[in-house]
Amino acid sequence: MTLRHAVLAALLDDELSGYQLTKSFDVGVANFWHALPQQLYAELTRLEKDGLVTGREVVQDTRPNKRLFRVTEAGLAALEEFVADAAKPSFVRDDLMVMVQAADHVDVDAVVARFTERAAFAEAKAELFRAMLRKMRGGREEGEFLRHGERIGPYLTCLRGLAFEEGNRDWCLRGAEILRERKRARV
Amino acid sequence: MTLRHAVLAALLDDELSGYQLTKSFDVGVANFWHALPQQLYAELTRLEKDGLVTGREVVQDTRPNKRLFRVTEAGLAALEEFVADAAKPSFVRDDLMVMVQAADHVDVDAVVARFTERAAFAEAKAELFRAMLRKMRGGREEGEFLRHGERIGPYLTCLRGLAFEEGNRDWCLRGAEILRERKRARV
DNA sequence: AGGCCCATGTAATCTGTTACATGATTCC
DNA sequence: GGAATCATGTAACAGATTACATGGGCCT
Repeated sequence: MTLRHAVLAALLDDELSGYQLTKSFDVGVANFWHALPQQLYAELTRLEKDGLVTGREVVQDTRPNKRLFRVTEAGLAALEEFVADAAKPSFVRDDLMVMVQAADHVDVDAVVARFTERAAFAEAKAELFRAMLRKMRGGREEGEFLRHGERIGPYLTCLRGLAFEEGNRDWCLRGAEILRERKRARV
Repeated sequence: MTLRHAVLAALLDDELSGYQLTKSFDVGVANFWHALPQQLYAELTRLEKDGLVTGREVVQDTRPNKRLFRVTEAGLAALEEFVADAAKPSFVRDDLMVMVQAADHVDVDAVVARFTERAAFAEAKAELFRAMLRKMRGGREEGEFLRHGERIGPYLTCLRGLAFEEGNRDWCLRGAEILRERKRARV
C-alpha cells in the first residue's frame, strides 16, 4: 500500500497528469519511488474513487486531452496517517548483487562487464540528481537552503538518491578493479 | 526470475537446508537478496524439479529431519547464463523515502521519529556487516584479502551492504537534525 | 515514410506478502 | 509454564511486470 502514498507525495507540489507521473516514477529518473505507467493509472483511478485525489479534465487541441490530479484534504490526512506508523525496513533489489555474490564461481569477465555498465548508469543518474538539486537550490548555498528553503522533502530524498548512486558507482569501479587485478595475478 | 539465482548463489559455498536459507534471506540479515521462507521453500522445490539443485535427506533424532541442497552442474550453468546478460537496473523500495518526500506537508515530529528509528536500525545492520566482514577476512588485512582471498564475492556484496547502511544512517541523522533545526527556527 | 512523444488504459501472468498449520525440543 | 528454535509447508490475496491496444501530432 505504499504506491498510494508515493503518488500522493508526488502530487503535493503540482497538479500532474497520469502521464507526467509516469515520467517521474520511471526507473531511470525516480528518486523516491519507482512504478510503471499501468500501476500509476490504476492507482489514480482508485485514489479518485476513494476521494484522496481529484482530477480535472484539460482539453487540448493539438494533444490528446489529459486529466490533472491534485491531493484532497482526505489525501493529506492519509499521508499524515502514513508517517505516523513506523516505516517498513527498506531493501534493495539488485540483480548485480546476486551476480557479484556468485563472482568466484562464474566468468570473471562477465562480472567485470556488469560492474562497468552499472558504474556508468550510476554516474549518469548521479549527475541527474546533481542537476535536480541545483535546480531546487536556485542560487542559494546548500546550508542556507536546508535551513530556510520552503520545500526540503524532495531535496532530502534527492540527496539520498545521489549518495546511493555515488556509492553504487564507487563500489562498481572498485569491484571491477579488484576482479581485474585478481585475474592478472592468477594468470 | 532473480530469486532462483539468488538461491543458487547462496548455495555455492555450503550445502544448506531451506531453514538455513530462510535465515540468510531474512530482512534483518540479508546482504544480497531478501525473501520470505515460503518463497524459498517453493523455489527450492522448483529448482530441484528443474535439476538445478539436488537435495539429500538428513535424518536427525533430536530435531526434525531436514533436506540439504547443493547446486548441480546445470545450476552453475544457469548462473553463468545469468551473469552473461545485463543486470536489470536496481531500485530501492523504501517507505521512508515517501515519508520524507512529503515531509513539508505532514507532522514534522513524526518524520523525525521515523528518521531516528531508521538511523538506529541502519547502524545495527552496519555493525552486523562489519562483523561478517571481519569473520570473512580472518586475520588478514582487507587489501590482502581482496587480492588473495579465496572467495571474495560475498565480501564484495557485504561491503556494498555496509556502505548502504552507513549511508542510510548518516542521511537519517542529518535529516532529523535539519528538520529539528527548522522547527526551532520557525517557532 | 518511419519512429518517437503525448495520453490512457485492459488483460494475463508472475512475484511477493499475509495468514494459517504442525509438532518436538531447548532455553529462561 | 511460556517463548524461541528447528523444520517444512499450503492457501489466499496483493502487488508488480509483460504484452497488447489506440490514435493524432511532430520531427527527420
